Amino acid sequence: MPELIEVEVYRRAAEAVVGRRITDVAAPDAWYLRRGADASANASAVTGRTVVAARRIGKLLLLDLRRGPTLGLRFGMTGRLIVDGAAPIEELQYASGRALPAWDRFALSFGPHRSLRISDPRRLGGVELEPDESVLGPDAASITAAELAAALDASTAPLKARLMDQARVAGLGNLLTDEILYRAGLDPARPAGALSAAERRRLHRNVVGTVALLTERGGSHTGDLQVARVRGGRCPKDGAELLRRTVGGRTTYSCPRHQR
DNA sequence: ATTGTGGCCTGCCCGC
DNA sequence: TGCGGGCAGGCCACAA
Repeated sequence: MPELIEVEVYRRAAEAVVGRRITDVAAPDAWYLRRGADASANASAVTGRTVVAARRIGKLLLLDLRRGPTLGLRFGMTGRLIVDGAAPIEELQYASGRALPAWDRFALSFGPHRSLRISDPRRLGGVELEPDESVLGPDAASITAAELAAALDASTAPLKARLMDQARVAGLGNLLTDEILYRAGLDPARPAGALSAAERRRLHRNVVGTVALLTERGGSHTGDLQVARVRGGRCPKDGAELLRRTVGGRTTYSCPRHQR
């Protein structure tokens, strides 16, 4: 699913539309527009503007418009970005590689055959005008050790829940978080504030390192733990049967032997 | 304020 | 072969 890594791929693809002028906006699924941005208000605020930047914070893709609002694009779990008819990511985990026209939720046109659109079968994504960027924590790809420590704070919430809380750390989803904790050798259910200084350092190395590694490998689903994330799966590191639990509201796989 | 829970969305896969 | 139930997780509303 789109986590920070996939959204960064989308962002790079979206850079192709920087400098282009929006000639038309299509929101065939009005429900997809969030926070009061109805279709007509959206169209009038956006049409005729030129895209001047494609930015990303966590899983949020931002398109800045000259003398206009910023568009915030979210992809949920099954949202794909398609630029000029080409999808930078063909297939997503938990979604098919198809892109039926009925799944088109939002599109910007820049003249004939030039467009940026979102295909999202499950409709878990959305488009927002002027999203509040201040509610997002530091991006996981570049978070500092001090920022991570502040995100964990003295919280009694499960470590995994804190890492996935976008207000604390932006960009981590279920698969990435499981992989990070697997590599760091930390139990997802540990109280976030109970880590030793050495464990916090290890976690920080693995947050930044895992994001970089899986980016290089090609996606959130390319982690070492991924193949074993099935019922009855065994730890690729030491062969122990993996624990399957709900932690932080999400299905969580972890190794009872080396994740402590 | 913090933490936990349930619901939304819908394609896909499994078992009958 | 068709059908129904369960499952996936990002995000949000709401409860305690």
